[in-house]
Amino acid sequence: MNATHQDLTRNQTLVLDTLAKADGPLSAYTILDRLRGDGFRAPLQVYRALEKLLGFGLVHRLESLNAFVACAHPHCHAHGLIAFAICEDCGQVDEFSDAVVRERLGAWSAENGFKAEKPIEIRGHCANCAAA
Amino acid sequence: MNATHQDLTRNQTLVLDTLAKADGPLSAYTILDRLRGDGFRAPLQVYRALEKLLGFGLVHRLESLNAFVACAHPHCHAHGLIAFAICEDCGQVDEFSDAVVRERLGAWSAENGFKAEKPIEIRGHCANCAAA
DNA sequence: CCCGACATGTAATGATATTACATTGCGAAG
DNA sequence: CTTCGCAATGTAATATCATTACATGTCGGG
Ligand SMILES: [Zn+2]
Ligand SMILES: [Zn+2]
Ligand SMILES: [Zn+2]
Ligand SMILES: [Zn+2]
Repeated sequence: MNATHQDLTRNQTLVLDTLAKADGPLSAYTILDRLRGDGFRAPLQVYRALEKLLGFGLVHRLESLNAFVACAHPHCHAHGLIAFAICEDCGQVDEFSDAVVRERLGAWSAENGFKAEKPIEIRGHCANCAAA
Repeated sequence: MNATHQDLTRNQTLVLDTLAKADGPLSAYTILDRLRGDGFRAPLQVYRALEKLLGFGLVHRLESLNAFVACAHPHCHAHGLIAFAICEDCGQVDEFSDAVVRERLGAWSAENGFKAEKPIEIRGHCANCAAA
């Protein structure tokens, strides 16, 4: 489960590179379209690669967008609770990990017996778009 | 925009009642199926009613599930930041509003110029399912 | 009565994700 | 070397979620 980049298969590498080069989240079908030139023909090729990359922690899924992003901080938050601030205007995504949010959610969890396990997605407007 | 229950149209009432009677989130198509006996025939009838109910604050959309729930606390959190703890095992959803999480997210927002605007969805496991 | 606003009805299509099954590539066992 | 077994890959079909486009109904104000 601790795959380094060079353990990746061809399809996984292509998908990861596509996400890394993108300036924001991409849907699976957008990735597919960008990889047609590399022989991709069906959604499953993308979804299978994503499945592995998610397992490796190299990619995150943004469930509220039905889209995917390359991890902004690989190697550093493998086991922590992370969060994404998603701008609903421009689509910018900011991946972060805030200690106090984490701790407080931990406290709420303890009170309620709930165990948070996936990244949290916060939707709103970024500084630029809020100004406009 | 401050509709009371009796302002609702027939379709809106049917959809809201369906969600209120359900023991968890429902997809739009599940709602549609439950309302076939009441004359519903197309997804749009459901989506249009949901659109209004979301505007009235009587229903929330769980983006990570592509599903909808009746608001657990109508009248009380109209302007606050709310959150849902979603169990990935049993599908139970707990709607809450935690002051410290809210405040801390506000602080993070101020530092980063980001303005949170939609409910936060926290995915993990509830007490029951975590035990098993 | 006529009009405009809004709710509704219906069909078609788009977007996202999964299931099912066939094929290929490659290292380990024999 | 050959065969086996496994993981990755290829392809098609289908399931699930959501929107667009256009037609019709309903009701109150002028
Ligand atoms: Zn990350
Ligand atoms: Zn923005
Ligand atoms: Zn609510
Ligand atoms: Zn549970």
